[in-house]
Amino acid sequence: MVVCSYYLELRYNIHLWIADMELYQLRTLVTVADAGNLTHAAERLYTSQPAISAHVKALEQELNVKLFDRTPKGMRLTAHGKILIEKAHSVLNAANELRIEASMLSGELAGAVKIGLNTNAEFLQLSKLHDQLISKSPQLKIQLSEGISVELLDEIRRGSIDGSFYFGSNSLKEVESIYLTSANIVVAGASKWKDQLNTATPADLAKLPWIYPVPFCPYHDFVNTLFEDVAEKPKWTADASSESSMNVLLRSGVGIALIREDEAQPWVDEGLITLWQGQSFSLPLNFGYLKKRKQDPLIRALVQSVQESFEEA
Amino acid sequence: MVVCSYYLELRYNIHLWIADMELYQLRTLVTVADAGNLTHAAERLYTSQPAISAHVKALEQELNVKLFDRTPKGMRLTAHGKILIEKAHSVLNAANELRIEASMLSGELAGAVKIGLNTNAEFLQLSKLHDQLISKSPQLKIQLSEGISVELLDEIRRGSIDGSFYFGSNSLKEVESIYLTSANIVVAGASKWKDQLNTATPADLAKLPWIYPVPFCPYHDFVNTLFEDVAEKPKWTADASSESSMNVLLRSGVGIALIREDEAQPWVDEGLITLWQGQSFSLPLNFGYLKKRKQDPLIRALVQSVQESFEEA
DNA sequence: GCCTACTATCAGAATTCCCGATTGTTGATG
DNA sequence: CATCAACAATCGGGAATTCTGATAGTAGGC
Repeated sequence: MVVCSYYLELRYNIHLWIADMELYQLRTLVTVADAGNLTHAAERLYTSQPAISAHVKALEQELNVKLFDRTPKGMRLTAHGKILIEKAHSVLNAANELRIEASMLSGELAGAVKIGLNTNAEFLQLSKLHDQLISKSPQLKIQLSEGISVELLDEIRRGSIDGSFYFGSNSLKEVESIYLTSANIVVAGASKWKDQLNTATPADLAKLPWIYPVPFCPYHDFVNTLFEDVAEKPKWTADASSESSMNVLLRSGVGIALIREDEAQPWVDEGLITLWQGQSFSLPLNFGYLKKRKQDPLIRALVQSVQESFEEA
Repeated sequence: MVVCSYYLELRYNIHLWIADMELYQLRTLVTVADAGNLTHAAERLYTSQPAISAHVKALEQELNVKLFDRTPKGMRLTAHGKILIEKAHSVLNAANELRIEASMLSGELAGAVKIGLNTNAEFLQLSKLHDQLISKSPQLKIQLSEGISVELLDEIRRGSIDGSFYFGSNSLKEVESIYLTSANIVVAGASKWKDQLNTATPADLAKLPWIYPVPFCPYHDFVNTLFEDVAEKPKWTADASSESSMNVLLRSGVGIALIREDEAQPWVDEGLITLWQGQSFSLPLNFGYLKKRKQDPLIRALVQSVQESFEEA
């Protein structure tokens, strides 16, 4: 903020202060509007809640417009805020176009690419992807973030990651995808259930203790399909909050669960777990990115590298 | 700048740093491109040359594009720079639209208005203008900057002032104007030339010592008109770098000069100077503003206030 | 060959920005 | 009705960035 003081031939002093709006404040504005409250917006922007609060306050003061109604439930856009947030989006879009144009001109990509991972790095050929990207764009920094497919897709929509692997299908029209491969999903349990699993029908399976898949995980659909015709649905014995914890529970004999065949195989070989032979499912692995960024050189390079890393494999 | 460090299941560390482009850097970029060198750009932006230099450098590093060629004459846009500066303009225009939208919504104008003055405050009804603006928009801060008409018009074009008074005609197609009044310009000299001035023809006048008007001042045209048919052009005895210094020279008897009749009158009454009766000129006073900002509430309020302050008078 | 106009760089100063802790508010819950 | 949880605003101290003034380096004009 700059404060100046002028004295002309007049009888009064004239003060002026310029507190120019900045892009980081606009980024905060749209994030708060999307997140609905300061706390979540702060998390998304990797900063603190007071910082976010200050950004919004500064913008409101400078524009002389109340942008949000403060409620105990969070921040709700005012009518004026809704209008101005459209303009804020225009500004940020224009800024993005500048970045895109710059990366087209520079030829070599710089900055950072944020990639979402929905499962273990080996399956996603991450090492190959890394090599691909670095060989093409040595300046490029790679940021990885782990999560489950549905959340990662939402992060793409919000623009907080550039692209992401995900399992299953995609319901977001803003997100475009390429198909990479399919994973074979099988039913597995610790070795102690070997006999039961060998001869089991779906109805038998339902009587065994099941490990509940990650919420919103595409595995759910398979479970539903499996027990479609079974009257007595399976009992859930444990919750798994992530894929890896699910696998730990599986190996330690807590219950039966769905697992990717390639992940299961080493443990089968070691005799730790056993597979049900009745049925398996095909789960597509895709890579998604924001449709409107299709021409963005960063996205093009990313998608191409992902594709190549899977063609190699 | 944020620096993060991630460690996944991979064998390598991944570092990321985000240094987000900001509007102040784009404002600098555009100003440097227009000014042609860092020094002048720094003056326009009321900051120092090293600061400007750092902005440009940071942008170039982040975008990974060389924007300017550094020459001993200044900064010359590269081909890439020319492309990107268009995008930068888009961003700044979008940001301006946000501001305009906000001031339409807030009803009450806030922030600052920068007004250019080409002559003394009394003649421009500045006191009335101030009262007009403050009564309509108490929050509004007023900044004044003095200069000569041509430079002020250029400042309007560049957007460094919102509007300005100016004498004479305007050759900039980007600038729209309203006509306010006309000043009567007369030839005057110190009292010691009283006898000569009373009976002088233009040819006689040319023989007297003249005070050179401010460069690019519309007064020049009047001098040219006056001595159009005179073979022997007048001798310039002194340079006046501003209107007020010209008047000082005039009163102290250094030479003959053009002066606004309303300014001259008090001194005539005091017997300090005398006027030539041969011819006088009509010099229009206008108020200019950027054509594309015609709908901007700030501009509308400003132009309306200027108009009203002159209707009152 | 000197002078001028220009940009880049540096270390220190000034400013801004951010963080953690705290308070106050509201709505939900037992 | 009291308690608790979720949220935003505020404050002081600390961290980070930005700005400044001085200086060095470079090329063109006289």
